[in-house]
Amino acid sequence: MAKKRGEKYEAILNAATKVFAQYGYHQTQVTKIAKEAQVADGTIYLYFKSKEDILISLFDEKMGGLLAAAEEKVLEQQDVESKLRTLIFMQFSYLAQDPDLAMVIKFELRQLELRQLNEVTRNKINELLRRHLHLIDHIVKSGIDQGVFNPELDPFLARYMIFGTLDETVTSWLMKDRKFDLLSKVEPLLNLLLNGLKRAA
Amino acid sequence: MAKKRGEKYEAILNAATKVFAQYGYHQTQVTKIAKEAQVADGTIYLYFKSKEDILISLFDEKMGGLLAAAEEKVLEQQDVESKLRTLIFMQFSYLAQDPDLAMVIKFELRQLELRQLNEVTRNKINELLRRHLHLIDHIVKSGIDQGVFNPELDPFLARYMIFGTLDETVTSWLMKDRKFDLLSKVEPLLNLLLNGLKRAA
DNA sequence: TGAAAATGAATGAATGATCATTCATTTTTA
DNA sequence: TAAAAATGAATGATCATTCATTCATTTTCA
Repeated sequence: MAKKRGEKYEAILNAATKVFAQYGYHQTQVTKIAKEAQVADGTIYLYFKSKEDILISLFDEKMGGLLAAAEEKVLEQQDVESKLRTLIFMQFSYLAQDPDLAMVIKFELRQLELRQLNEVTRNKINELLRRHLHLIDHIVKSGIDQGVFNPELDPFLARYMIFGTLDETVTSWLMKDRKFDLLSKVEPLLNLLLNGLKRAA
Repeated sequence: MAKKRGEKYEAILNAATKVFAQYGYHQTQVTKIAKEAQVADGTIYLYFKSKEDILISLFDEKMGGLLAAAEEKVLEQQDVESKLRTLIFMQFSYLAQDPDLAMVIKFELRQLELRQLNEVTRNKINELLRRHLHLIDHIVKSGIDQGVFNPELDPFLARYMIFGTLDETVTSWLMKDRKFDLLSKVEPLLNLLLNGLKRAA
């Protein structure tokens, strides 16, 4: 739980995103974050309770923003194709703009989910993940309700396919030093996924 | 690079798999592994160079075995459906038998890929991942060559979908304390993926 | 109104906890 | 009995966090 807000709070959070992305959480020393944020080591503790608190605050704020925006946009689409396109597009464009965040989400969020240390952390992380999955599930349900998706589709498998495919695409983009244009994959991926989700030929 | 083999080597490696799965690599102390293996802390260093060496050896040996078997079986199938079914089946059954290994692969392998420290490690991890991806790519190519898959399919997107979907299914199984039967998902997932990969309706 | 006191933010070296690894010693083996 | 294997407390490195101190700003007082 962050202690205090302000200009340095933002500086520290942004610095942490960059340094966590570069070195990973476990190889990141607080002094690295402090240096990147141009504050003293001890200053970090005026704003955050601990190193882990920085990571949690980062997820809370930056993912919270992404999820809120995506929820709004997806829900206001009518047909399921637009919903799915919007989800993919927003996820990709947001992450393409902030590859450091993409990196941290990919490599640290799931770890934190599994290795949660206390109830507050647990609830925060679970809430973020739950919202993401609910959004996907909403799309799957819409697809079935609208008669577009295969009515015999197992919603869980659909979720795994959507989530997993997008996740792996972003991961590959990150691992290949972002050499391909993520946004150019929105439409082809949308088609590929829709193909699988629709009634069988 | 492991120093020495023997009974205690296996005991340590198996103990490490269990403890890494339970606590994660970073929250695992060497003393925990030693206790699980029923050896002294210092004995670990008679067999392995370092804590990280344990993890690398684990991947090398246990994933190496899985990949070798999968490569053999997939390659001996003729039609692309059987190839893909075999890949899914083997991956799921192997991991269902060794959930600890599944856990470590899911949560530590990709970290190691990104945070590789030296050339030997880099080559080992990259080799394992490369083989896995090559197997998937082989299936995709077969599908296209056999006229079953959409000829306009981007092989990379196909790879992301196959890899990502399977990976996410296993992850969800792990996170849900393995409450569902992974093997029962082989056929429905196969159909879902094939649906997406085939020519559009 | 200027000086002194109080306050809060920031600092960074010191501290203490942690833990991978070593190595002197003990035990086992052939 | 000598060599090899195993032991586990000690060691030293690492690093998150603390806290005595400094500094800048605001408030108070004469």
